[in-house]
Amino acid sequence: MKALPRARVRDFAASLIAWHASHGRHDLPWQRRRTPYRVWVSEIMLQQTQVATVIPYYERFMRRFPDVAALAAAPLDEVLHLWSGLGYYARARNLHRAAARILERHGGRFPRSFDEVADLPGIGRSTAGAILALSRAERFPILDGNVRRVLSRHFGVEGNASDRTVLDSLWDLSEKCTPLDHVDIYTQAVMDLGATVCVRRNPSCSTCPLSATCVARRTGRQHELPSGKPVRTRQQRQIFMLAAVRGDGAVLLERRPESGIWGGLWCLPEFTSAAEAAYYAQRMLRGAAAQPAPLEAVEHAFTHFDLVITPLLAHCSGSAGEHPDPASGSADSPRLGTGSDRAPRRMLWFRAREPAKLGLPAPIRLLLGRLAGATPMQAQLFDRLEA
DNA sequence: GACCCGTGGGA
DNA sequence: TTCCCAAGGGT
Repeated sequence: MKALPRARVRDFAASLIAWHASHGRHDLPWQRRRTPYRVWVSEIMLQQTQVATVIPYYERFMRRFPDVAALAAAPLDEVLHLWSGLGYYARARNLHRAAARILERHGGRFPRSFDEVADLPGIGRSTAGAILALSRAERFPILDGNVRRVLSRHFGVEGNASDRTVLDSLWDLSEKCTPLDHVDIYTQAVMDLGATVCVRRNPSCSTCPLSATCVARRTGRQHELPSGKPVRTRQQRQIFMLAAVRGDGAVLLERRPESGIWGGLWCLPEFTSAAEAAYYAQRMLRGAAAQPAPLEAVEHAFTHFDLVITPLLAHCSGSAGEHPDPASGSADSPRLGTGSDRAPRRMLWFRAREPAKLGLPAPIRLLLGRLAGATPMQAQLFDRLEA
């Protein structure tokens, strides 16, 4: 890559900082009291997630876990409970783990050095840079989706960031463009520009403070940069879930393994066929019908595949406090879940009227709402994350 | 280095 | 409707 004229790099940051004063975002919840902890939590929630989606989750999370110590002391189930619906649940598990480590190894104080920050689980180069830049105005570059798009266009970087050499170029550009002074403002400014002006589709070049020096603008290639990722075909998966409902309305849930999809969250028992679900219901539950009744399917779209869940309703007569244990079955008892982990899983009876604080995948929350026969009002109550 | 990991919104 | 992808990181 050609060397960047120093003056041009200075102008880049100066223009953004000046623009930010009147056109940047100043009222986001994590911009009040920019402690490393508050910025950290916001950066993790914002990974691959839009600002508007994050805000209510962030407010709830901060009310419940105002500092590192509160987060570290909480049960993982409650952290996942407040994360339910945000997706990418490894972020929540890593956040919880990192909080515990900050208490153990750093005396409860958020670490100061870049290497210590980047060593925490769930924090990579970009997030570590963002935390230190935004909360302490230390000069570290970031490279999130906004910065990738702004830099790709402004400096005419061809190709996609999934390409290693392209990614290296963008990091190099980000490092060079990051100014010595006012790094906190600059970092917020470049993200704001990407989020509000240099957006993916139909960027607002006429209002952009960098349009005079933008390669994409000059060559009319705003819509071609950054280059798109190669498309991959989406697969569909069909699974069955047993909706075992007790006389008092409680529904049987099982905890998923830590790894894989929905790690650590609670689901209805999952099977690859209706026959396996029926076999399990007969064997493990008292008073279950021989043929559980199929309910309306729930379709759920992941990034990489579509999932079709067919719930199978089985009323049973299990009494309160009864916990069926799949591990106590014979060797040919049905295998639950999708992982190879055959260790016994914790199970519980979930009562929608007094919901336990635990993580529920979005489609399972929907399903449980249907099972509870929720009226719109009840559905609203059910949707609230607070018990 | 390729692949995995959620969800909701916008066009 | 369908497709893309958003303040990325872990394995």
